[in-house]
Amino acid sequence: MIVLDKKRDAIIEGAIKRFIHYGIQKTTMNEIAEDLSVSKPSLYYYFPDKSSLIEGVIEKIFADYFEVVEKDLYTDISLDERLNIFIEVRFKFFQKYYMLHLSGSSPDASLNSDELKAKFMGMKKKNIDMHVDIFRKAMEKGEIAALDLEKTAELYLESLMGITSLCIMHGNKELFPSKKDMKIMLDKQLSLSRIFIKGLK
Amino acid sequence: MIVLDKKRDAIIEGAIKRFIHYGIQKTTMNEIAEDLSVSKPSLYYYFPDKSSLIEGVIEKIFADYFEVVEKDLYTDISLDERLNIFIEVRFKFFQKYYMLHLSGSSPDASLNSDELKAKFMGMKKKNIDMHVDIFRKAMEKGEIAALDLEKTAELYLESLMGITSLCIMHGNKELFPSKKDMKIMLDKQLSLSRIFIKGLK
DNA sequence: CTTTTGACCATTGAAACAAAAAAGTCAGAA
DNA sequence: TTCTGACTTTTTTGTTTCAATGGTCAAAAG
Repeated sequence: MIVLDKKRDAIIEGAIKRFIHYGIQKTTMNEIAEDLSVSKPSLYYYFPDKSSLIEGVIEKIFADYFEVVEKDLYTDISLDERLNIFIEVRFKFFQKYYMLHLSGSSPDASLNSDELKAKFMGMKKKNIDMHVDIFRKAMEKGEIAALDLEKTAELYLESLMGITSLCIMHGNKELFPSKKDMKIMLDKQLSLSRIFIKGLK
Repeated sequence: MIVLDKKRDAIIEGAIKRFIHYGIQKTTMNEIAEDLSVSKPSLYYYFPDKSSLIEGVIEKIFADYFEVVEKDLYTDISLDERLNIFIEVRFKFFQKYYMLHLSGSSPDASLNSDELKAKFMGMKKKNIDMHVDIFRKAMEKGEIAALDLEKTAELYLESLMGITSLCIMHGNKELFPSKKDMKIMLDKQLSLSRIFIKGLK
């Protein structure tokens, strides 16, 4: 069973490599198989279909994300600092996995099945919940005023995501946003976050 | 000359009626002509091409928008109140002209020519400038702290626009966002605006 | 019994082309 | 100066074709 999981993980990592470079739609199961020097049916032995593989990929990426952010979750820093760190972590993931289009509210067009959408929404929910906890602790510490935690956390994340969304749309000339646009986006998110948090005091 | 302008305006209004219902792309010059009981070459007598007509339409709509918001511009109300009014005015325009997709950072796909994009960006710039003025006055009154007006006004509008953008993407099931989603979007914008302005104090 | 494969099928998606519709033009009438 | 019917050119749309891709299966390998 452990070996089986290892192979599963190897396939997922191989898929991620392709996805990062060519995107989900432009990556074929054959290519993933060839990269790993196995036959296509082998892939289908571990994953019933392409959707399941994509699901595994999403799980992996979000697991990595949560691992990174939860590491800093219990350090004693100010709310502002903590959220700045989170914004920068998300920014790194955004850049790395840009071709998977996991950032917008609506995920990649490849995420067509209901299961995938549900998985994706589940991950987003977990992220909101984490921010609710962060805001709760900040509230208990008196860093921010009493408020509707759920609603506020959602609005906070959505406002940041909105900036990302506009950034992507704006630079619709190229396939990939320029480093410059990326930097501008990050700065805007940091500025907005600072103002937003100040507005909660 | 006045008669000529009158006909021009009539054509623009006829075009707007079609655009509101079917969108820019699905409206043909023939249909606009037929609605007005004139021939197509008559349209081309007043507008060299379809882009010019669209340009006229955009000018008209934004002229209406600025007329409405500038009316309240010199009343003596709080920054919060003023911005809430503006959000609701923009919301009404967003609903009314939804099919023209004039809301996002990137306008409708129909706005393909460089002139149209320039015109559209010019309108957006004027809106930012107006908000810069509003923020300046608020700053002079001591309603908000000293800050980079241009940058702040842009960030403010962009964060609101981001909410709109996500709202549109989210409800990609239907052609038109539901009244419910619209209401949620409006509420989010009002909440975000309140927090944002408080964060500027 | 678990894992892997070559050969196969069914569907999707892109390329090429034809048909339709739209944008845009022009000589000439009102 | 303003407008039109008839026309040309360009774009969009529909269709056919065919290769590429997702997915299956019986049988082999370990």
